[in-house]
Amino acid sequence: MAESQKIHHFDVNDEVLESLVGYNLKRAYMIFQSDFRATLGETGITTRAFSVLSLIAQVTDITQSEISRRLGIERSGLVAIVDDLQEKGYTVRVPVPGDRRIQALSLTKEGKKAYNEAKQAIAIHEQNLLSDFNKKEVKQLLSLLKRLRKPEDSVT
Amino acid sequence: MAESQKIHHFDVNDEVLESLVGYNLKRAYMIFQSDFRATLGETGITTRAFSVLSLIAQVTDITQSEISRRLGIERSGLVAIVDDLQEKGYTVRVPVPGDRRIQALSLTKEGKKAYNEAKQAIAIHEQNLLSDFNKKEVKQLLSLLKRLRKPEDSVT
DNA sequence: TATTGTTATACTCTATAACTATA
DNA sequence: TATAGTTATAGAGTATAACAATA
Repeated sequence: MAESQKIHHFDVNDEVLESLVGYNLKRAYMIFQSDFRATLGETGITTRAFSVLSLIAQVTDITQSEISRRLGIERSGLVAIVDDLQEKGYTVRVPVPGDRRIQALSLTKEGKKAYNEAKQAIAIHEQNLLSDFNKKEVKQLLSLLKRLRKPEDSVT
Repeated sequence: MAESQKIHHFDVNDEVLESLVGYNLKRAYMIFQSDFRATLGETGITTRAFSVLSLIAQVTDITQSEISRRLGIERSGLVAIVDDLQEKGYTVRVPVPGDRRIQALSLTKEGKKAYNEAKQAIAIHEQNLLSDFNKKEVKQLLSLLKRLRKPEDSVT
């Protein structure tokens, strides 16, 4: 039994699954996701929390609804993320004069620090996972992945 | 407020996130995942169930542990999937003479039919999502995604 | 009427540890 | 000791519907 396992190589796998973009996207995504957790797990920053943190860092005074649209996360799901970031002291909700429904999100000093540290850790994590890729290949991969998104974005 | 939303285009988004392979993998994966659900949702076949079904179809008498290794799914998580497939009448667990720990999985007639139908539906779903890609580009994308997996596979 | 933020709920997927029976 | 299947549990992430306040 143990013998037969060692005989099986990567290329012996199910050809149907291996030919599906969806399946290969998932496998690749899982590797990045688990390595991301191993990298930022101790900080308590999840993938979603980082993406929200990053968006607030780039677009000051952004609202939750706007984040929801840009990241493709439901508004309802955002509440817990922002609550958590606020508990950690990384972000604050500031009332906006003129529209009392919304609150502008911005980073605290600690939030900026945490974001920059996370950003650096992620850069290293991506470098590790992409060590076999040259710059051109990474660019190509990013380009192809973005094109997969385009149809959906244009619908919005 | 509504004005400012319409002004924002794809390329105005967070450059930090957009430059990350992990983030772009996730966004692309989510599109495939949700379209997959819309396609196979009524049948009750999830992405994971299909991958298990497919593996059993290719490798007759495969065990749960072997599926676990090949698909990168935990053994514990497999139990519920196989239980569900069995409830639907798609698969059966057959005792293996010589090793009473394991049970070989195989498809029933209904399982084969369900698998083939699902396979066709998925082919259309992939064609739709990849309508802007030519054959060479799909091949390139698959190749890049598989290379992202390779380091992990070789460790095993 | 539409939008913002929110609550509640359920479901999928994942991760971990531990157990049993077998080898 | 190691492996196969299993149970239990917890945590992310997602999806949906509904609500109050505000526009």
